Parts: sequence; structure tokens; C-alpha cells
Amino acid sequence: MEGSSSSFCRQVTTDSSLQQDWICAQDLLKRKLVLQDDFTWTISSEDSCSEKKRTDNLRYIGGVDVSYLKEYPSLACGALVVIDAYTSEVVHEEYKVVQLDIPYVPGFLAFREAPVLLGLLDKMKYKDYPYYPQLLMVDGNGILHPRGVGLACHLGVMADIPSIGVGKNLHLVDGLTQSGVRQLLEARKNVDKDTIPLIGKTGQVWGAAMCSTTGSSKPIYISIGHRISLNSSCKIVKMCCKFRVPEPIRQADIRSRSFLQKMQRSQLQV
DNA sequence: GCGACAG
DNA sequence: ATCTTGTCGC
Repeated sequence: MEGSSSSFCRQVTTDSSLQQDWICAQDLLKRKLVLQDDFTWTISSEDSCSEKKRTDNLRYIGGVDVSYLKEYPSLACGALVVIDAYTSEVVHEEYKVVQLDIPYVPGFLAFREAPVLLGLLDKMKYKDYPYYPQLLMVDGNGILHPRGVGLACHLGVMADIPSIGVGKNLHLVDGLTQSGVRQLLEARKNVDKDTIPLIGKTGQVWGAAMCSTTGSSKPIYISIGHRISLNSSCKIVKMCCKFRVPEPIRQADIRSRSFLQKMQRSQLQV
């Protein structure tokens, strides 16, 4: 039948009028973005900070991620962890298991993952827990996005918190390619640079690619989320990288996955 | 027209 | 994103 292919496409790509709504929402969010440093704390530059200035330093960094199970693709676990930048230890963790009916569509990740994550931030604030994060690190991009408003921007604006986007894979935008970026990084290694700006064919700076650990060839992709500059973003991410993925996101990733799997096992035994 | 596409 | 074991190396 002639209608079969179009209805199949509609299933896969999501209703187009819904996507128009999403684009509209993203355009509104984009107007509220602040692309420069807008916070009161300072970034601890190793030991060069005096004892009394320490209290003004960035200390509590939030990391968020969402995990899934293959068996139940619509089941998800959102996680928010807070890391003490001085010790790298987790000082707070929040989880929420939800059913997600919104599919993952490239360019619209926020509409799938933001609600549960915003709920976790709200809960921390509402319950007046200590360690409410001063900054949010997000597993997903900031302005490195087809319309310049990725998940990290979305969360930053909605929760009014400085945020940084960290992608493990490059979102292909404005002519950027993985291979092109890697070539540039390879060339810069000879001059002791592990971070390069991501400049598209239009000249736009979308973020930065960083080889975050010594000797790693696979970069991570950093972009502004909200209320922070790219420079500060890179400094902070670098500061958090014990491994390739910065600790706040890495812990959110590990713990959300294990939370979901523990839950699955206990359900099976009942 | 075809392929590519964060998590 | 998800599944999965061992295994190579510091």
C-alpha cells in the first residue's frame, strides 16, 4: 500500500508537528542562554588559593545521566550525583526510575531526558539538602547542537544553574567530523595542546575537543551549557578527569546503571 | 535522492 | 543508550 512507508517514517521520526513544537521551545530557550561566566565562586587553581579564599571556590559539582535497560527500552533511571571537587568523593546521590514514552530523536534529547533530571534537582532544592550543586555537568551537549540548544543548555536554563555539556561522541554539526577533529588534535599534540576549539565551516565556535587523559586518543566534546564560558568549562572538566569521562558524569553513569540493574534483579526474584 | 544524526 | 568476558598492560 502507498501509505505504509510514510506511516513507518512517522513512527520512526516522531510526528512532525510535535517536532515543530520542540523546535519552537528550543528557540525560546536559546534566547535565555548566557554564554559567559555568571557565577560567584572561583575556580580552584590547584594550591595557589589561600585558605580563606577556599570558601569561595567551586566545590560541589553535580553530574547527571540517564540509563536504560535493553529488556525494557522505555524504562529509564535518572541520576544526579554531587561530587566534592576537593576529594572527588560523591557527597550526595538521587535516583528516579521512570517510564519514558518520548523517543530519542537526534537533536531533541532534552525532551526525553530533561524532565526526570529536573525533577531530581527540584527534589534536592525542595528538601533543602546540603550540597546542592554549584554547577552541573551533563552527559550530552550544550550549544554543540543543530540549533545551539542541547540538553545541557536545556537543563541550565530550566534550573537556572551554570552547566557544561560533555559528549562522548561528536554531534555532526556545521561540517564538523570526527576524523577532522582527530587530525587537528594529533597535530596539536606536538605543541602540548590536548584541547582544540571546534570551529565549523561557518566559522562558529561550537565547543572544544579534549583528550582528557594522558595518552588517550579518543576525545570528549565540551560545550557551553549555560552561564559559563568555554574557557572555564574546559578548565573545570579537565580538573575532574581522573579518567576520560569527568568524574561527576562518570559516577552518574555508573550508579544510574547499577541502580536500574539492582532493581531489575529484585523484581525478577519476586 | 541518499546518508548522517548527542543519548 | 543497551549486552558482555576475558584479557592485555601499567
